[in-house]
Amino acid sequence: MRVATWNVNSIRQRLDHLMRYLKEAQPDVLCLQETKCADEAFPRLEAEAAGYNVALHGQKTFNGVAILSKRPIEDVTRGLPGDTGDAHARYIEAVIAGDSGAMRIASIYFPNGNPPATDKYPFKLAFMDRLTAHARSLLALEEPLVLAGDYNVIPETRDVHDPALWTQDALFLPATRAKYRALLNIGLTDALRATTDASGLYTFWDYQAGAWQKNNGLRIDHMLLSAQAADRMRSIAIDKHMRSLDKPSDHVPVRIELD
DNA sequence: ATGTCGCATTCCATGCGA
Repeated sequence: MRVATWNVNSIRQRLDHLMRYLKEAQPDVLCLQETKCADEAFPRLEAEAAGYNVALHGQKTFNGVAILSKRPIEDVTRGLPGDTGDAHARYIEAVIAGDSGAMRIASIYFPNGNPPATDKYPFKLAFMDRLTAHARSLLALEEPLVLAGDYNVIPETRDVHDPALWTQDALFLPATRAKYRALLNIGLTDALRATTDASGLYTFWDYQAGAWQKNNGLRIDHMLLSAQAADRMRSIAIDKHMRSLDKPSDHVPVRIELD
């Protein structure tokens, strides 16, 4: 089973790239973030014509997450539990049937949190706490679980080109990194770090200031795995070439293979 | 280099979020 995650920065602007990616990477499941459209505006027919079932949790203008799957999608949960006042479309979870049993997969778009001196930053930290609490309950199920998405978290200095430039940023502040570690420490595996200690493996390059040309990137798109999923993971790839296309997303897909 | 996108409205210019 092949599972990928990709922040597309508007699904309508990225439809050609989406179709290309489905064809060339052939993911069984693709988690999307920042679709930036209401569900009725999502290109559902195009995804279905490519052989995918579609589960959506979108909203107009901002945010928006989705799960595309070649296999049937069951038991969809929309919205992250723990705050009835949170109207952001940032979380969708579903159970995907597989040859080796079912797998639970979530597509998550974490708050950016900048600027840190505003209420955006405590909202981000609270979102991370809510995800940790929810992930605890999911781990108790002892199932293969993949929490995939744009975490808006740079975990360590090796995950950013120039760490000194990011010390005051909500993606890299000590409290942000501590929450990410706390999430891992309930019993999740960072899929990329299960396979390599290398620095300079990035998933995002800003549109501004020639970040792509200078390889001034960040690793902020992550796949966190339960033990049952980690046991089945065989490889991981970052599909970096998607950033070099015309009119790219500022993020590239991350893709894992599981038995 | 104040450097780019995408969305929406205030609608061909501006504000917001990233």
